[in-house]
Amino acid sequence: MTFGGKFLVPTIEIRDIAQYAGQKVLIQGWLYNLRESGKLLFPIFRDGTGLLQGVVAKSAVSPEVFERVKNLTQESSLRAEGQVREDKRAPGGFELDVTNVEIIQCIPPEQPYPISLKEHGIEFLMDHRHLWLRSSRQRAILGVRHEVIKAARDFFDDRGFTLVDTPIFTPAACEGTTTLFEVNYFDDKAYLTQSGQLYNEAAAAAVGKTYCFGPVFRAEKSKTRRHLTEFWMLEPEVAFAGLDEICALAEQLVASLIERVLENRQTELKTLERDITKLEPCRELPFPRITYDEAVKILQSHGSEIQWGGDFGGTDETILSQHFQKPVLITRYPTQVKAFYMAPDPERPELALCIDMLAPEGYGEIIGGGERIAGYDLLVKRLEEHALPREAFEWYLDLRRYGAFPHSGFGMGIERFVGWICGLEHVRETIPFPRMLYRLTP
RNA sequence: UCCUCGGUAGCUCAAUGGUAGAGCAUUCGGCUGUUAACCGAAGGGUUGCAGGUUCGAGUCCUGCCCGAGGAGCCA
Repeated sequence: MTFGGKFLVPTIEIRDIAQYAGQKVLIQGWLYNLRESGKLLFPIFRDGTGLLQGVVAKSAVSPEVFERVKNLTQESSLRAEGQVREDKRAPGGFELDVTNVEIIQCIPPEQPYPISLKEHGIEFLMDHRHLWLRSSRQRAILGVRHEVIKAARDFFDDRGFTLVDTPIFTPAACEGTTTLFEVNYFDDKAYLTQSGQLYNEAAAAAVGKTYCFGPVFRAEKSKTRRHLTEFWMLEPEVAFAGLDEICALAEQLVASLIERVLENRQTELKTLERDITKLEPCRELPFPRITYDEAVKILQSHGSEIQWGGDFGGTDETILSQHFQKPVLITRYPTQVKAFYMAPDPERPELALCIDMLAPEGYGEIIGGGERIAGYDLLVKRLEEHALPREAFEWYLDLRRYGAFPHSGFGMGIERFVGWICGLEHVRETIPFPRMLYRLTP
C-alpha cells in the first residue's frame, strides 16, 4: 500500500517539523497521549526525536480515519500523514492536521501500556525500565549521557591520546580483593575488571598518552544513590606526567564536558529542570584545590568526627562538595587509605600524590587518581603490604623492569558525572539498564 | 552485613481493632481547541507470605519474602 501517496509525501522526523510548515508530511512513531473534545481529537505523536500534536476534526476526515484515531491507545505504533501548521496553542508551536493514520500495532485496551503519564513508584519504574526509557525525562538523560561520552572522546582525541581498550576478564584484582565478581573461565577462575588502569599503564608506555572507556564491575554490597555494580569509567593515563599535570588534565576535562553539554543539550537540561546557573561557573578554570590536611580542617570546623589519617565518609564528601561552588580537587591523602600503586610524596612519604575531585551541590566524588609508583622495589614492597598475589602482578612489575617511567592518570565515573550534570537524585537513571545490589533485570 | 522506613485495585495512595475507599488507567456516554483536558456512569481486591492474639485483624504480635533510603566501601 502506498498509504496516501507515501512516495510523494516526505517522511520526516518531528525535530525538523519547523522546516515543513505548510507542507504535507508523514511521521512514524507512537501515540504519546490522546485528548478528545467532542468531534475533535488531539493525538500527540512521539517519534524519538520529539513530540507533535495532531488535530483530527470529524468533519475533515473520513469516519474510518476518525474512529481509527479515536480508538488508539497510549504507545500504539503508527504512521500519520497530514499538513504541518504553525499554531501557538500546540505544545512545540506546530501541529499536524491529520489526514490519514496507518496503525502498525494497536495496544489492546485489556492490556494497556503500563506506564501512564501520572506518577509511579521507583520499583515499578525499574521493573519496566525497558519501557520507562521512552519517557521524556529518561530520553533527556540518555541525550546528556551521549553528549558527555562524545565530548570526552573528542577531548582526549584532540589532545593526541590514543584509545586503547582494556580487558574485562582479568586474572586478579586491580585494587581491593573483596569486591570482585568471580566467573568461570573454562577450568580456571576469572574476575570482571574493576578498572582498566593497570593495563592503561602498559598502554601509556606504548603510546605515551592513552585512555580507556568501558564498563567496570564492583561486587560491593553498597545500597546508596551513588552506587551501581556495573558502571562506565573513563580512564586516561599519561606517561611522564606528575600530580600537577594530571590535576590540570582533570579540571580541563570536566570544564570541557560541562561546556559541551551547556552548548548542545539545552533542551534536555530544560526537560530535566536543571538549574544551569549552578553549572555555568564550572566552565571556568581553575577549580579550587585543597590538600587533604586542609580538607580535614574544614570538616572538623563543620562538626565532622574525622581524624587525620582516616578516609572521608559519605557525609564528609557532602560537606566538602557543598563548601565550594565548583568542583574541588583534593590532593595528598594519607598513603594508608589509598591503593597500593599510589606514589608517595617525596617530601612527606606518609602522603600519596593523589587527587580526588568532588562535584558541587553535594554530589561528591567523580574523579579519583594520581601519580603511580614508578620504581620496582617500592612497588614490590607495597604488593606485600597489601597482601596481593605476586604472580598475578608479574606482568605489571615488568613495566618497572623494562624502562620504568613516571606516569599519572585518573578515573572518572560517567554515571556520577551525568547524575551531577542532570541534577538527579540517584545514579540509577544515568545508565540505560542499571545493575545494582538487588537489580539484575530487565 | 548492619540500621531505618515501607508492601492495600493495573498504577499512585487513603482507611481509631468494627461493612475495603479515592484519583488515574480500562469500558460506556457527553463536549469542535484540548494542554497529565474536563463532566457523568460501570467493572476492578486472597490488603507480600505463614502462623498467632482477639467476638472481630489491612490495622496488634512472631517469623519469613520483597523493595526503598542510609552506614561501611567506593567512581
